[in-house]
Amino acid sequence: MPYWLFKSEPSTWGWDDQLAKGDVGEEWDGVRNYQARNFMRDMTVGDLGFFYHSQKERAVVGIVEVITAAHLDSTTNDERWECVDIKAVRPFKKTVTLDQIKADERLAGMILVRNSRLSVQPVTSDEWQAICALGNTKP
DNA sequence: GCCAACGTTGGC
DNA sequence: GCCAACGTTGGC
Repeated sequence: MPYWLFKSEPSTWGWDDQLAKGDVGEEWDGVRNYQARNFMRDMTVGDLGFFYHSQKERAVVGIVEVITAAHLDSTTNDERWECVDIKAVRPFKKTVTLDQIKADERLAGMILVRNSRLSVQPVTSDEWQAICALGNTKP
């Protein structure tokens, strides 16, 4: 099963906002980048992803689940832009910081490290396991 | 707050 | 189709 990572600036949309939506979830709208959109098109309902806080916090804070296939982004009429809906699954017992990720040689190849600007990205199974372990959280 | 990296736009 | 200019993101 593929794994993903969703990045957000918490003052715009954070884990607490996502959690408050419960199982209804929320669409991951506002993405205006083809690479990120293409990854969302590749997603399947039931896929899991990390929820990452960018900017000041810089840490993986929780696990989310994809609950819809890609569909038109409701915040635009431009049919190029699609997004999926996600819901919060569980928080990390300990958040895993970018510093920790950078310091771990198993995670050196992550897109998060290599291309800090991509807001939706795939995560390998090995990376998934390693980060969950660092966060003391069930994969 | 700054700036590097990156993606997009638009003129040619 | 190239590339300069511009805007945005996100780490530092």
